Amino acid sequence: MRYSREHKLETHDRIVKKASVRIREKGAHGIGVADLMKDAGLTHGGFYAHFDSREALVIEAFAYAMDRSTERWRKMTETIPPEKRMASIVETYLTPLHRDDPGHGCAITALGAEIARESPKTRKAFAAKLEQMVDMIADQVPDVPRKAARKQALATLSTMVGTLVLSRIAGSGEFSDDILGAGRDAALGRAVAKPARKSRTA
Amino acid sequence: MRYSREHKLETHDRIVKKASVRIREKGAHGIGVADLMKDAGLTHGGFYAHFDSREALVIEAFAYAMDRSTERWRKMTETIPPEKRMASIVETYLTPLHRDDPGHGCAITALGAEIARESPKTRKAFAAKLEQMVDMIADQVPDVPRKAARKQALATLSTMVGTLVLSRIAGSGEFSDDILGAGRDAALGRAVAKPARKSRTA
DNA sequence: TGTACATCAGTGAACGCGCGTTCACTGATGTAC
DNA sequence: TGTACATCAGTGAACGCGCGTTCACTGATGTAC
Repeated sequence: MRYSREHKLETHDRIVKKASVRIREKGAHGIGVADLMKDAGLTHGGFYAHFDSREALVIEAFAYAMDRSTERWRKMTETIPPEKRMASIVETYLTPLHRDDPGHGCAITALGAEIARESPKTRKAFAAKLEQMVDMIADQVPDVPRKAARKQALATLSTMVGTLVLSRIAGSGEFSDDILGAGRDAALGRAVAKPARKSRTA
Repeated sequence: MRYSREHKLETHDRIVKKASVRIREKGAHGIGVADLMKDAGLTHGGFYAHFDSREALVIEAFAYAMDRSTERWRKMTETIPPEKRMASIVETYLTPLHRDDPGHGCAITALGAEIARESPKTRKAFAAKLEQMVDMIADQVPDVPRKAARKQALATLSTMVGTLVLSRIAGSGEFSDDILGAGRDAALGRAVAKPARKSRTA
């Protein structure tokens, strides 16, 4: 059919975007090439005009999802005073909304354990995006040396990811909400540095 | 061949044990029935004498792995003074050894994201085991009301799980070790309640 | 105690199915003249 | 500007393969007598 110059790029982009949602919903191996193409309004035969292999699409979809998360957070924090930025990240992350919609949420949480089992190429591509995300979060930690900011970013992200993973295992009932609450308080406690130290019950 | 009475139970058990390791290594869908049976020294045809379906084995293998972890921790903490128990759990969990050997490690970290996508039956079975594990950890939190202990258990487990997931994505280099270190300090900080509050750099 | 039969854990071939990938083909549009 | 040809994104059938599951069969041992 010979389309205009940008047409192929647009199609490629559409496949990646749709795939990044579906893969987060279904897992890296949870959806086939045919269905991914159908999602983009195409048939499976055309797939290899856009990607060398299924794995190549998975890598692009991973990267796209991570870039979107990182960029969205970066933009969001710009409108917020520095000392409240970490808290705002935690609060937008640890919500029932995010828990119940993996397809549009954090790729780490949606695919975490699987990525460690992918090919070295895929894992490394993902690790690089993870490092970018950690750097972005470290940028939001005010008034501390870079190294400490990074450490706090890592700790906070770890708590956020773990909390969301556990809450998804627990479903969406009371137990799940408890997990979300405990994780939010723990991550915020670290993020906002409350002076209170009276009770160990809290 | 008609074996003695206990023979079938022993075989069943052997399949579950081996499968629980392989599934943690390869993912819930990362290894086939034939290979799982071969691991137990059998051929695939006999599988359905032991399990209704592949999924039934996966559920049993999940449960087995979770029970083992919970039980191992419970026993370990018995030999340790109450105020050091949480710290000992964190320290045995967040090690390069655990990171590099998913097959014998925590099932939550190895399979976390996937479980949320399994059938309701599988997810609920896993959620029940998660709740047991949280209860066991809450038992190790000294000197606080049950509700607060549970909350601290949830927060600590979340941080441990998230940290290990991130460190596995990062591989086993410096970045990965940094993640492990940051998570350990964060989880321990909560677990041992240091009085220090001078510097915000630490 | 000895014998004949029944049982059923385990075998290995076969099944149907879905998947990633390949391939011959199409036809609208870009390009060369 | 108009025409002939080349291009190549997309189609849909087909491929080989591995998987979960089924099934007829085996044969050592438990059980009934």
